[in-house]
Amino acid sequence: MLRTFLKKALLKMGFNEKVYDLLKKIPERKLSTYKILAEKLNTKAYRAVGNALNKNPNAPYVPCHRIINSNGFIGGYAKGIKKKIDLLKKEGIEIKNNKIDLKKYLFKF
DNA sequence: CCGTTGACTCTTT
DNA sequence: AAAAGAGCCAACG
Repeated sequence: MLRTFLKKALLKMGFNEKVYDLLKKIPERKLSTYKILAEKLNTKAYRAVGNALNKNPNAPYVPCHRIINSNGFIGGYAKGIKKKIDLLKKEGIEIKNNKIDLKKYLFKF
């Protein structure tokens, strides 16, 4: 189990790793978007970013709930969209009609 | 190995 | 303004 995880982590270390790394830099009360992450990775594969989070091998460790759509809507969450909203609210982020004020909370790397 | 799919976003009807 | 197309890339069958 642990072995499998380590093996994959050491062997892969590509696209996803970078995504998680960026994610970990986002402080509480802050947000970012799929777009920004992709651009940080020097790519336009916004989907691949979402895909990486969906698999989310580091679930509790990486704050993947702090990533939302570029239009300010929530997007999705592997464990349920409600859970995502709860977590965000808990961090002090206000959500109206499943939408977030990006300008207010956006974290700039 | 090729085709599909998806927590996406931008551009063009 | 709303819908469809295009681009991009990892994961899965």
